[in-house]
Amino acid sequence: MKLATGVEWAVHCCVVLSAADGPVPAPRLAEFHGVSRTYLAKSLQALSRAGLVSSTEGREGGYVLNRPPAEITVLDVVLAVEGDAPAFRCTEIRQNGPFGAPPERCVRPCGIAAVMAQAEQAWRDSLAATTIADLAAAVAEIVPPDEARAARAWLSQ
Amino acid sequence: MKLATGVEWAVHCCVVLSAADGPVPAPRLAEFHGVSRTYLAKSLQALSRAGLVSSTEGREGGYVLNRPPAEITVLDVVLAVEGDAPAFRCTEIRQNGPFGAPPERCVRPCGIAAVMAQAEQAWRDSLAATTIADLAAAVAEIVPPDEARAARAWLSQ
DNA sequence: GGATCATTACTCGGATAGTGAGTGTCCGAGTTGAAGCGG
DNA sequence: CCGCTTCAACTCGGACACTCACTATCCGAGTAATGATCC
Repeated sequence: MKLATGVEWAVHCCVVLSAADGPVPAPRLAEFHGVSRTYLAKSLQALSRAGLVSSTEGREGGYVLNRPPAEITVLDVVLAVEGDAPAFRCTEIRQNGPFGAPPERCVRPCGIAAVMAQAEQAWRDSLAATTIADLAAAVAEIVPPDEARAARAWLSQ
Repeated sequence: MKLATGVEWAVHCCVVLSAADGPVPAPRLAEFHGVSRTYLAKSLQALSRAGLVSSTEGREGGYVLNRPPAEITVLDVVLAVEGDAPAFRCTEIRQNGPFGAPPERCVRPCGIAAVMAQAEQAWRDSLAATTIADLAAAVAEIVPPDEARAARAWLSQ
């Protein structure tokens, strides 16, 4: 079980976008974070496909958050990049082998699958409890105001 | 983010072992579940390495649970097979780029990493709330007693 | 008959190939802004 | 001086190689029960 690297980048980008004034192109976001330009574009495309950000083409184009930061949860970003497929997929091995359970006894989901699904739900609930606005506020408490202004200006240069 | 297939097999094996009378060899567990013999052995080795099961070699050998089923949580099995590495590893990209935060400002963990860690803790807590004994009890409610006896006998044949 | 010993078959364990998702990269289609030109 | 046209540069989006972990497999080392042998 491992989380994709692109998820971390995407969340950081959303936080930065929530503080930016206008559209920010992907190459600038990549340089801001010191990561690969081309691969970050892939994660941003996923965000765009999920409707979290909207993209404008041409000169002065870039990405903008589609909703207020307080209405975008971390879970939204994770699912957009990772996909919403459950981490655990029951293969119904209880129906295999010499003592396999007959299908009519398998109307209720496998107990193991139920436990896994419940745990994943807890994980999602926890991620959904934090929004991009919360993360941005935490960053704002640490970064000095003048530096934040300089960063905003650099993003809009 | 995807959970390994071997995890599902390992949990099923633990439930079966909790109901077995004596040691059960890996090939029999594989046939019981209708899965690959050789690959299941790999997951069982992981369980053995983690100390959840103990193995006896030679004829009439096999695997036995090392602790009472009520003292083995699903989380124990998952961590034994998957490893206890956290799903999210912060790469500290906040220190990169033209506006990278200086190290002295990074004594506290990144807010994003904190959210991810908290979510993973919720996931682990949920998995730790269920034991192998709970799963076995749920199975016992569905399977008829005579069939359970037959399965136990087949495991000890 | 009982104990000892060699045999044998069975077990686990780690070392060895194959595959799919994630990682990283590239170039083309489309759009916007600005500059140049004409009226 | 104003509007139109052309241009150019910049943007995103999808299509193309590469790497690593998971999947699947094999064979060797070690052990315990079994059977034969000897006292």
